Amino acid sequence: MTKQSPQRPFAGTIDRLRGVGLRPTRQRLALARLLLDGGDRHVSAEALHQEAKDAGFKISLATIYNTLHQFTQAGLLREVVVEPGRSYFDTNVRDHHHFFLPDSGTLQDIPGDQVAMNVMPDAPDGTEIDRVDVIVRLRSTK
Amino acid sequence: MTKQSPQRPFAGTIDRLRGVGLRPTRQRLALARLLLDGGDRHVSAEALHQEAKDAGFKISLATIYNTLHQFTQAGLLREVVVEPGRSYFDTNVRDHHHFFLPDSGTLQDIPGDQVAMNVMPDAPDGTEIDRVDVIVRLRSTK
DNA sequence: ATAGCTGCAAATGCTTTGCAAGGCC
DNA sequence: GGCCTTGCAAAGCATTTGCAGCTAT
Repeated sequence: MTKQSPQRPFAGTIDRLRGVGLRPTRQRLALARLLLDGGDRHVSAEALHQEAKDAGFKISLATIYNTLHQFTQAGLLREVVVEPGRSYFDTNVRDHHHFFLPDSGTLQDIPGDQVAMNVMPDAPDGTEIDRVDVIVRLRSTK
Repeated sequence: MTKQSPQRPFAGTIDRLRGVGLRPTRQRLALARLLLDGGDRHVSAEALHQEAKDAGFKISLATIYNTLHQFTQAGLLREVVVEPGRSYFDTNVRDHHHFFLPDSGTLQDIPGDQVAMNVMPDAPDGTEIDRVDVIVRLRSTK
């Protein structure tokens, strides 16, 4: 539990949103608390929508999408694409990579030090490397 | 140009399809020739459909999708997902990775020896590594 | 002959958009 | 007050599916 000022509930979260230029509206606050307070998570828009409803927040799916993209642009989240038509948002924005388990459609962080590249490619002329995504696709051994 | 027997046009392609357990139908042959005869390519279903039409083949988009997936399952192609709702099929099934240029929505092979992982993660219990996808996202330096 | 394929059109699933109403500074 | 944000429903897009008719073996 993070300590809160009794005068300004969720002051930390509010300041964090302001800090990235987003107005701390009711919906953004709710999602920020669901996403950014806990540990590392991988959520789909649909799952987050469900979770918000379960938590008693009223919020439309369109707003979920808007907010997820705003958070991503602001650097609070990272988008991970694994399958066509299935995209996840990762609350862990540190440098790390992913396991993907097709059976459950689930994503899992790979501890940062467990993948390392010893040769990096040269970016083509006129471009530079924005980021490197590594997805290790697993298969169950049955 | 690959040499063909005058008695069995496209014999090589036909045998290749048979070899992976696919009946060499008119449509599969057409797509196989478009995809597998040339060099390395990254095609979307839509683009391939257009290309087939331009080449004078009649083939429905549904069949393009079916065929691309069948070829992928058979190991003749590899699917690469870069963005939600945008997936490419790569005719290069050798071990290699990709540059992605968001501006043009374009994919480009990274020469195999230009990316190497020196630490591989341990697969979680009950699973093994199927394959590793590395996507180097570029940004233009303007 | 028959199992497998294809084409069409409709259906699906996820995501985006347009716009009127509401909320934050 | 004014601008940003939200919600809803409709639209959009890529992809999949169901099924009747066709085709390779």
